[in-house]
Amino acid sequence: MPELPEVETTLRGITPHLQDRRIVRISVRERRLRWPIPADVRKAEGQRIVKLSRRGKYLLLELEQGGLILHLGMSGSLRIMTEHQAPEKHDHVDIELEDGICLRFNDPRRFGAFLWVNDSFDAHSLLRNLGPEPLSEQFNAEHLFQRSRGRRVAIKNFIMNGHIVVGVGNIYASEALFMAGIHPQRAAGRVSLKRYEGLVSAIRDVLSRAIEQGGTTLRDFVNSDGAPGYFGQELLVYDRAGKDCFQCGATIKKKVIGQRSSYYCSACQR
DNA sequence: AAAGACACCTGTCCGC
DNA sequence: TGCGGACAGGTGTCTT
Repeated sequence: MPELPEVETTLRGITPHLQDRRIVRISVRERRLRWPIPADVRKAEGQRIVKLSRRGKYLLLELEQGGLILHLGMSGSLRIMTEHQAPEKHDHVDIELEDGICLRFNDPRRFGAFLWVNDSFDAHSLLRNLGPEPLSEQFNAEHLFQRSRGRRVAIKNFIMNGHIVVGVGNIYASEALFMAGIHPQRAAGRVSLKRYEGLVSAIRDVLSRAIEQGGTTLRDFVNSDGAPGYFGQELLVYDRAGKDCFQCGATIKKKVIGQRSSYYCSACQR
């Protein structure tokens, strides 16, 4: 479910409530997430949250000593509760803070993660080898061009690979490739530098606009206030199979590429 | 090293 | 109404 814009929306929503607050208690009701929640997470109890940030789709809570890594997987969400409410189905973890505030982690499919780190986040095996942030300077056409030389993987899989660039998931990959006029199955190594420039702009553009709209709610994404995102209204190809291309009027196609549904216009994308 | 398949899990929707 | 199957926004791990 959540791609970079949804994770960023969540981060912005929770930060004002968590920044500089002290964690009173961590209650784990279901530890079976993607990896079992380690007992270590209780080291967070009594500690102040010094800084909140995001790396790709990982949320990072830096504490006075150590920190927490959260990932929302396909179906996770975080809610801020300002008064006590009984936990509902799939409410797996509560981070209880001072002043009766609580951050509640809900994840029906349990592909998410809730992990403890002793040392720096950068050294963690999940984060160490990640590609650049798509909204940073380090993400540019030269980077994609260089990393793609000699590679025959489909360009869509290439830009969804977190070791190449983080944060681009299934929705925004289809959208950006349409905007850049590149067919999702084209070999990454056969995209010119010039076209990578267009793709970089498209990825930056679609992600920024989605963040402005609070992300995309297709089925069940909600932000930390429980509200949906509104970028779905601006999707050009995703989930539009059989409908007319907004650009040329041809029929939008759907095809499975790398085990994920991909949407594109075969007239506009080459 | 690269590419592809598979795994994890629950909920929803569609056709019969 | 029930049931089986396909599918869903992610990504680490294993096999070729």
